[in-house]
Amino acid sequence: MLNVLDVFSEAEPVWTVDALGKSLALSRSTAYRYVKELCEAGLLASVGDGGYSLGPRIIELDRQIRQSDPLLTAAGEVLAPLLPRCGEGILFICAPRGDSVLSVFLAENPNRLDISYSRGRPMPLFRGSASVIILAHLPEGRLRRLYRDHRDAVAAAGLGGDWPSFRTAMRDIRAKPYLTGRAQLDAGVFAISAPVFDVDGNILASLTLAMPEHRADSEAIQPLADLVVEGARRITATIGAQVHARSALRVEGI
Amino acid sequence: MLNVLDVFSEAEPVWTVDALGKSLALSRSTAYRYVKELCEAGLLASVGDGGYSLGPRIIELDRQIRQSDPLLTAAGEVLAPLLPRCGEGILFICAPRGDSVLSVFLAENPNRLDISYSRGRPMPLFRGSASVIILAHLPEGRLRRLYRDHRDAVAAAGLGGDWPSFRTAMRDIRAKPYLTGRAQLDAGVFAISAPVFDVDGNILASLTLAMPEHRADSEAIQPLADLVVEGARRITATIGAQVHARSALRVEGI
DNA sequence: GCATTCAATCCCATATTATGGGATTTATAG
DNA sequence: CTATAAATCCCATAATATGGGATTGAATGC
Repeated sequence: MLNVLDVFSEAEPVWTVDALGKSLALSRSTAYRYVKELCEAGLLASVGDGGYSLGPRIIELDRQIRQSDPLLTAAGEVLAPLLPRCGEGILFICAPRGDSVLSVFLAENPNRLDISYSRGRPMPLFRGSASVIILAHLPEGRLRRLYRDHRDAVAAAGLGGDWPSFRTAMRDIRAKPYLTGRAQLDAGVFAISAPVFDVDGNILASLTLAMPEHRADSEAIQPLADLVVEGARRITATIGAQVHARSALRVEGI
Repeated sequence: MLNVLDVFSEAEPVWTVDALGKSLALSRSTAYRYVKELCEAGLLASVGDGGYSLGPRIIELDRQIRQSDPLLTAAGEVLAPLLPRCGEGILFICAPRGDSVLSVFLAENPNRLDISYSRGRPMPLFRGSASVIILAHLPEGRLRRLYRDHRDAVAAAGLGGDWPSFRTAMRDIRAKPYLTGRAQLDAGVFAISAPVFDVDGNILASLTLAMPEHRADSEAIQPLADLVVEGARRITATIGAQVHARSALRVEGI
């Protein structure tokens, strides 16, 4: 039933029940039942004339995430003091989402340069330092499945022509504290990314600083790379502290 | 299975599978199955140490709503030109969501006064002009069910001590083009609200202008009320035009 | 006022899946 | 090596979903 949400896109934000039933190979009564149930949950809403769109519950849940998600609250806390050292650069957090990566947090910076990042925007998994640093730290099994399913995209991104070389490329990236590269969504933008982990040591997200390419001369990069690595490390630590706080509450039966 | 999303709140953003299974009266294997499925859909995500939180798909869907939802795109178009006439007031849109109302859009206004409205914030259905104007325009059957389920809240809000007087109060509100009142979430704030309808004439949302109470003398209100009513009317018309555009495409088989 | 159309709900015979209690697996910590 | 926690798997049994069509309600056009 959750596939219903997948038919909605920026290009097609409004669907009739018949159209989405046809798209998902469902009978009319099943499609009506699913839409009714998703409307009751607030995930869809009627817009009149038999049309439905994504519903207000999504906006409400997104606000809950902004207000209280552990990763985002840690990021807000950690990144605000780092902004003054970033000039017109942008600090943002990306998280894995299925076979792609999503920007989930942007540090507020009134001086920021005007590029395409916005919260919620999906990005390819195999391009861009924000994505590839996450890819590199995925568990071996997940990496293998991604290679199997996307071997052409891996090759096109120059990450390896077969599994052994892809795997080696990923290992080499993991060996370094950060990854640099040109931003994929905008011309003339340079990015530095570092990984953020959960308390179990699994990759949770990446922290990236994006800045104009002309400012990225080799002398300027190192202090900024150190800032990104330190920021990612402190976000990881803040999340870890939250988890330990929750465990302590759990042990006490609260 | 969608009830799983309901256990998450700002107060408790992270849940273990056992805790949410207990909260929802589910067995451990059923709870694990639901969480696994919601993680695969991206609606939940693991945060390590057996904890789960709301997932990145919500952020992605919310961005789709911001970018392309008919109500929000119409609101953005219509409200931007009206802002200069609002001084430090805030223009925002609320939509019904179950038995409450949600702020779904705020017009960007750098001069705005600092009050509590933020996108995604739920509000009571029976208090505040933004909510009550929506309530008044709900279909009779829905109004009757809300009265049955919330008769105490209706009485406490001064909207009527029994069904006939509640119904009359709602009819009287419908007869006027707008509703005014003190904002419920902040002290010293005054609000003017008008209804937004879909193409079938059903209530879709409300448009509200919130401003400092001391600026709301009787001479200043009328032009601002006219602005709000006109803004709501034009949002309704813009949505209607979108629907007609979609119908035309549909007739052509596109 | 009637006929037509569209959106939405209801019905139910039949097919399919969900449930949960427990077993098992995997990883981590002591 | 043992214990624990998180997570997956198994399957007998119970419960629900499906879809094709009937029906309802509202709106539109003549």
